[in-house]
Amino acid sequence: MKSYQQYCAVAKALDVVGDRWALLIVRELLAFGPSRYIDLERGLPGIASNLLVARLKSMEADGLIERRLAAPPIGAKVYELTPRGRALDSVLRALAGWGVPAMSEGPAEADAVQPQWSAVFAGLTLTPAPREDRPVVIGLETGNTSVRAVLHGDGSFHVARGLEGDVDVSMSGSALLIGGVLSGQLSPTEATRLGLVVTGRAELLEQLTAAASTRTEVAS
Amino acid sequence: MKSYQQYCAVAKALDVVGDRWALLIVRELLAFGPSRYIDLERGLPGIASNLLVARLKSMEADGLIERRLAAPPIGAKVYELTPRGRALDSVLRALAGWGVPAMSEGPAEADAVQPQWSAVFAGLTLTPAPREDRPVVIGLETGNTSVRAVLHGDGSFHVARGLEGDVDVSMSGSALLIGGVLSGQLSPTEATRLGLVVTGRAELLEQLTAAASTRTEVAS
DNA sequence: CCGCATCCGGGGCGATACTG
DNA sequence: CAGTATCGCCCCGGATGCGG
Repeated sequence: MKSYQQYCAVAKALDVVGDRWALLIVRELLAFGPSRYIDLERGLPGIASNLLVARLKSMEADGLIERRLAAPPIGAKVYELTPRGRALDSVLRALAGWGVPAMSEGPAEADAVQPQWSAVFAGLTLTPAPREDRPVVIGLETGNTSVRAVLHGDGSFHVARGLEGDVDVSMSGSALLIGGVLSGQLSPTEATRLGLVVTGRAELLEQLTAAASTRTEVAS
Repeated sequence: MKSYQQYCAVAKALDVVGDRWALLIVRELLAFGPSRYIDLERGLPGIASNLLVARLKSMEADGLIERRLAAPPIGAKVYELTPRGRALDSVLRALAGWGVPAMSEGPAEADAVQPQWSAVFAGLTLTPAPREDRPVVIGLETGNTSVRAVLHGDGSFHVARGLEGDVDVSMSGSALLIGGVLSGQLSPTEATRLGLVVTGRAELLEQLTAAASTRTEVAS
């Protein structure tokens, strides 16, 4: 991206991450952690392959990401955020918070829907996790794909593909309902009445989102 | 901007403010409040006039800004943020915070420098203002332009052009030094030793930035 | 001077095809 | 799977023009 050539913190930030797709690549890496090329491509429907490569190269040159080989026996090339790249989570949180009102009417006809995009709210509004001695795992299913969002006690979180392993509670249904619950705008009971299917420790979900809605009120 | 067509809060936000120059226009309007076309143009060196007009139109269509006629006897057309547009301040704060490290080496040869860009730190790190019954006014001078940053007790702030009226304390010198002090990375005394000229109630500046540096430590 | 509108060259972007 | 190559197109940048 051409520099704005302004000695301003906002302009300098946009010089680096103002390019199209750049912040969405960071979104994927923040959610899933180290990712292979194909996984990034799948998480960014609509991106052209040359653009994805170009962004990854410039982001590496800017010190936001690193290419690494995953530990054996995987051995695949993976892209990973540096601490500097991970520091963009505050920017993504702010953008996500601001973008929520634009989602109130549900996905448009042509919109792609992937559950990890709703999972970012888990780190946005649900943290910190309640007093549990192990991380809370929330399963998310929309359409044919499913992920699990893992909330740690310190407020951090990450997302993993599939539903293998222990899942404390899981939600299945439209992205609008799941996103509504995770963003604290819709109570789990209300969402259930509207068609959301909750399995597992439903009371855990109530606790997490109860804290979330008070938070949102305070913030606004 | 072409929509990402992803049902994701971040993508929806970028659909609206992901265009080049868009967030920098918001920066100017957040700093100065309602502004005329020519003032926006001056605060955005490098922007082409057709682009500025195009952005203003699409931002108006998206409900971020409104065109109004300033109160008589001025009567000039001004652009003003709506509440929805003002809500982008959290995004700009996050971007500014992330962009600070990119400014540590001072402005590049070709970089434009305008004091209001350093003033955004006043709202970023200096709030809330200390116990004063009236707003604190800080004068800022870099090169040939000067502004005053007005900090209100509730944490809000705005910037006005010129140095007319009462100024509690003012700083004059390089943008690197002024920005360093306002962002809490440099103490006023240290900056003075490096060439910053402080006039007026210097002790007020000490108080404000002392609070700022503890804040930054907490945040990081 | 202010507030745009119009034109035109260059590059970023999007889609597809292709390859080790 | 992980990219590279190519080719329109449209956005962007810079300039000029023009009514109020």
